[in-house]
Amino acid sequence: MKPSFEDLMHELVIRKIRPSHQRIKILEYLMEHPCHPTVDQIFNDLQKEIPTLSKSTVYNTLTSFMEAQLVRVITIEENETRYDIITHNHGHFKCDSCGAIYDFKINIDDFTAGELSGFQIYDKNVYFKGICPKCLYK
Amino acid sequence: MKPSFEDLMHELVIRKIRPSHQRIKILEYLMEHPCHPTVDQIFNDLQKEIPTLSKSTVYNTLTSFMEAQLVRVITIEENETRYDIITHNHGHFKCDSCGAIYDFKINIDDFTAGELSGFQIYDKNVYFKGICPKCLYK
DNA sequence: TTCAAAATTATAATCATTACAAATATAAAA
DNA sequence: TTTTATATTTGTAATGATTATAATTTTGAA
Repeated sequence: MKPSFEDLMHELVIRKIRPSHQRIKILEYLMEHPCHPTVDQIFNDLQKEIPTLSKSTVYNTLTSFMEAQLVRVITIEENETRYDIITHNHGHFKCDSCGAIYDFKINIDDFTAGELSGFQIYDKNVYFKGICPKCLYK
Repeated sequence: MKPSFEDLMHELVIRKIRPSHQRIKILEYLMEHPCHPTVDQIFNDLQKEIPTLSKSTVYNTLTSFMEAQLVRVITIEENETRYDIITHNHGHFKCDSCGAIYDFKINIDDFTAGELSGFQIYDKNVYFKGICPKCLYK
């Protein structure tokens, strides 16, 4: 279940991140674009609304959000860092042909490794690579 | 089961990658250091044996090996690309305190997502983050 | 041995990210 | 409301990993 905008605002307040104009817009953008945008996509799109926006602000804000565990970083491919509003129990599939990233449900908590008893695990990630149906059948 | 050096040489030949001195040394290094080395680690260590070694060669070679599916890239953290001799069915745990990366056995093939029927999957990755026991109890 | 193709090397270029300092905005106190 | 201190934003410069390029060297076949 996707968190509401109010939930996220609440998260910002709880975590003592001041809800500045830029931060709100970036958070809103991430919610409305759960397509794993890159920094450039976020920056280019938001610059239309906020002409004075600086790319530094996008980086700063994403770093704050990451520290607050509001977003996670996906680095399936090097030099292609993408950001994702955190929702639990989903994996990522990257199509090597068209580059699209798909979410899929997966019960990550089922993956417990006996070897890791004694380890404190606070983040589990699963990603697959391959070719998506659109590219396969055309 | 770890592939033997002969197996890997055989892989090179099959895949039409000429077994040059540098390539053999890099392959050997990766086998003897299954600790997910970075490019710098590989370069610095091998430079002692091969003083004329160039970092470009390390990059070129790793790219060839990746295309030949002999190694895989792990990018748990951005700006920290690591290389790993491919062995199936293991995940990676990265300790956020000391930075060490641990392998653990996991039956990745069990992770099938119904949503991905119709997708051609050829690479499955699992990585966890957290704190390792060494850092927890000190 | 000779020759053409491939690999290696050194250097320069690229590009995403980070660092920094000045300008601006914010919130609380007076 | 005005003042003041603090946090945020901005633009620019610096960093650093990776890639591109061209010259040199090595390799393997004829």
